Amino acid sequence: MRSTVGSTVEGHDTPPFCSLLLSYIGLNLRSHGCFYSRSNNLFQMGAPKQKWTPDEEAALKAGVLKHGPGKWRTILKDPEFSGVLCMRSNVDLKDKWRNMSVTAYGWGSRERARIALKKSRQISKHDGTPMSISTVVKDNDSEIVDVKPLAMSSEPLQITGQKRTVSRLDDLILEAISNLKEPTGSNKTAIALYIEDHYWPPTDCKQLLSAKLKALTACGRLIKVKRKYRIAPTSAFSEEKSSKFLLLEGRQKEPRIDVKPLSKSQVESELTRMRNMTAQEAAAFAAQAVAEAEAAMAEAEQAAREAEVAEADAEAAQAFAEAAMLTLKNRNATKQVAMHYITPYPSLDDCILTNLV
DNA sequence: ATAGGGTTAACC
DNA sequence: GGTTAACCCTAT
Repeated sequence: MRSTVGSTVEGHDTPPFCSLLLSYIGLNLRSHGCFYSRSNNLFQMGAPKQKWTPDEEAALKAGVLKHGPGKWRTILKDPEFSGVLCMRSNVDLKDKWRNMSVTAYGWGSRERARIALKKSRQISKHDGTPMSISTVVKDNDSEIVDVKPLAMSSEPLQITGQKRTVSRLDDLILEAISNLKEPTGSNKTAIALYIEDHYWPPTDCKQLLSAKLKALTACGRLIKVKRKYRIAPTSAFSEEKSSKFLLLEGRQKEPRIDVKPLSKSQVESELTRMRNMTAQEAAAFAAQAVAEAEAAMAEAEQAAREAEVAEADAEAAQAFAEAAMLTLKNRNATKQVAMHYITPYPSLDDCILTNLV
């Protein structure tokens, strides 16, 4: 609709917006300095391209965050964004989002595919046997096949309410680490930056992020080494709900013993390690555990309304810290205490190991 | 309504 | 002349 400003072809929705359009164009003139030199008359046939303003881009990002990519019409109708985006159609939103996804990666699938297509055309000119795009793309870069524009590849937000942000953040973190492709893993800042760049997260995202990183590490989906996180080799993207979460849900009803095969042995070795610690080491270890728990609790407190998982994780960390403290107080009772606190929750094994690294 | 390929205007 | 972003077209 916007592209037909002044057009006699599809100008049906023009009159009501005339004054608005004028002010909008004026805004563009100001914000972009020189405005499309080819067009001395803004209302001539072939309306000038309307560059997206930062406000519009922000609204689009926020809209995608809220409704998910692909819900262009919904975003457009949302009163929260309809004001800023009133000059854009749902197709405009889609195209812009595609462009943004492309530039966010430097090279997007579309662009690379186009390059590949150009090459294939050049090749076909020579040998007269044009290749399909997909074939060319595959041959040039196997990654391309699966590299849809990032935001498109993320699942539409199905879960309503505040839980949506939480469960989605899991995927974002994994995506971030995966796409950052740092050999030794990515630190929290890099992950936060990535998410911020691509998804325009809510302002409390960093707080949530800390808790979620901890939770993902605890459940074994991420491996933390020296403040850097990488995806665990066996971590399957599709395995959404970790056993930890289920166990945490069930633990209040009845403690469960059916843990991962290695869980008990890991705990045993850890307990042995604890028993063999010097008092100083144990104190430091306990202090660290307590600090971790407190940090997790503090983070969870702030994100509590939204991050149930984070809270559960904090509780788990707290439980472990308590176990550690009890260990210090009564070494002889260590095994019983730890078995009570730790055994039902296999993810704490990872927690222990992670905290000790 | 949406996705994705294609086209074109603006920019360098 | 190449690249990019906005826009167009069409299949689903």
